[in-house]
Amino acid sequence: MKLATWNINSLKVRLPQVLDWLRANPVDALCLQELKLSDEFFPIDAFQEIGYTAHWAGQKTYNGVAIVTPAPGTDIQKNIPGFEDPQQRVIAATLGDIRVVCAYCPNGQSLESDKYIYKLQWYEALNRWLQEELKRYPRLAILGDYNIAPADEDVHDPAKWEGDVLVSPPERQAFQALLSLGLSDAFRLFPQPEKSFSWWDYRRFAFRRNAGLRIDHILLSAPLAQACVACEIDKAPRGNEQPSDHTPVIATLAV
DNA sequence: ATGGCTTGACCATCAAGA
Repeated sequence: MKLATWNINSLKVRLPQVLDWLRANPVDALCLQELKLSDEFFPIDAFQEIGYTAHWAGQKTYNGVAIVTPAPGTDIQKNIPGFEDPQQRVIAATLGDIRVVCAYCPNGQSLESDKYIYKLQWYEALNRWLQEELKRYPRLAILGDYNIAPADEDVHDPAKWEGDVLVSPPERQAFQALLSLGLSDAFRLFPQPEKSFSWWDYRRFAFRRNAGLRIDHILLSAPLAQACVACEIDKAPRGNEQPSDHTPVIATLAV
């Protein structure tokens, strides 16, 4: 089984690239973030033409998430239960006996911003919900854009980023609190090349300089972590014409 | 020290991303 996540920064612009990628990389679930379109514009027909279906929670202009999968899931959940939020950042579906959660975690903007408060509150709500969800679904994967680089090795220039949003200690604690629920960072289950990143700024030739961050992650509950045989970042789409600033992360499970 | 792209909204700049 293969699970993948990709922040595509506008599904309208990136649809051809997503379809190409799926043809080259068949997966059991592709979690997409930053659709940037309302529900009625989700291109379900295009996915069906290549043998997939999807569940989505769209929003005009901002946010929006989807799970693209060969067969429909069950128990579709949009948003974090009990956390009122007009921003569409979460969708979950059960595929077989595996609970798949797709998340677009808030960016936070800066440590002084109200959006930073929102980010930390959002993470608290996510944590509370996942605690319950793990009781119901021991086999759980949560994939997405976390907007947190968990450690200095996930940052191209830790000194330059120190104390900034995406790497600040409270954010890293929020990430660690998810791991404390019994989840594992699939990427770190295996030896990995140094300076592995999943996002590079569009500006200043950041991709060419490999000036990136690893902020897109796949977290696995214990039974799935034990079954995980590989986790890779696919840098290829970042070299496309009109690329997303993020690139896919893929986990392979022996289930 | 600042902003450096890209997208969407809407047609001229601006918010937001990270």
